[in-house]
Amino acid sequence: MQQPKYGLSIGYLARRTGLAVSAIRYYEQQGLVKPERNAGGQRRFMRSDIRRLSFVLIAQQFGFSISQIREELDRLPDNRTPTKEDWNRISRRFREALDARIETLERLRDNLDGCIGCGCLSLQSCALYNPADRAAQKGAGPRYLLGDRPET
Amino acid sequence: MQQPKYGLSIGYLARRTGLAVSAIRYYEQQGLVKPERNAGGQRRFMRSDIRRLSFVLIAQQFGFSISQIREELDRLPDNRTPTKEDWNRISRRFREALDARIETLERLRDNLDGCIGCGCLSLQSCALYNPADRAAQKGAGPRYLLGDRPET
DNA sequence: GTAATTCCTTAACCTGACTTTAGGTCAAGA
DNA sequence: TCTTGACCTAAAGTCAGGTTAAGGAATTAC
Repeated sequence: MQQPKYGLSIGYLARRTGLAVSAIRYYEQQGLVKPERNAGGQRRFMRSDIRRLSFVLIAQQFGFSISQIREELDRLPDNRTPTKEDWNRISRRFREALDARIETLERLRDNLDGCIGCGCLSLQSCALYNPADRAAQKGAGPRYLLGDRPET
Repeated sequence: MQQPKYGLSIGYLARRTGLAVSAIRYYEQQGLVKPERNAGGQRRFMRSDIRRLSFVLIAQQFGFSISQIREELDRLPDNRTPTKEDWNRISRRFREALDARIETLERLRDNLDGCIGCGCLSLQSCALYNPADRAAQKGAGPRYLLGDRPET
């Protein structure tokens, strides 16, 4: 019923990871996985790609973008199946990024109570407006705050 | 140099909040502010709209979507300028949501170390795959995990 | 009173992260 | 062998959250 002789089919990976087939193809386009092709042109994945894709899912829950995830995955060895230690290295890097994100949110939260009710919301000097805090932004929010130009 | 006799112009609000004029118009479309119009058809805002818009900016930093923000703002009284207590009520609700979000991230983080290196990444039973944890998702990530259908 | 700003609307465009569609090919089972 | 399900590509569509453009009207500054 499944599993070709060599490598895993895209459908099998989809079932194993819970991803849509179309999503996996998209991730390949984005360089997150690099399956080979069989004689007929169909994708053939390695077992370790299940973990790669799982990692993608988890990293997304943490709020990382595809390109950030690609950067991390690019640190894995191309020539051999990643070892536990390879994954642990990535895990540590992620953990740091995550800790930073949590800290930012906590800092914002701690400013919230005093700030929303007070008049400072209208001031650029309010702690909640501090550019440092804006680092938390991931793409949402008005773009020109992030370095572009306002309307003429 | 500015400030019409009655109400505030959109440009003034833009300068006060740091938002682009186009963003403020977009927020009006989305129901986040409801300016009146003068005889010539130009928007006239109230002072309290500065705070409304500031709130939008902060809430976005916290990762809330426009429609979530609209829900909160809709709790403010329409008929009178919101009081400090009105804002504090919203602030408290936000703080709760924020605490929940931080907790989720922490829980995910605490699972990360043991999980990335182990084999469980390939299993639906892994703690990091738990549907409860998926609540953290805001729109990114494969859609059908959130209730739609996979490819035929 | 006129030029320079500012503002108006509508519509199109943009990015990220995918999904859907259309039209065909491959492969595994009866 | 034949049929059905799984797979292929390329292009277009979707949604959020805006920005940009085009063409015109209202204000403000001098």
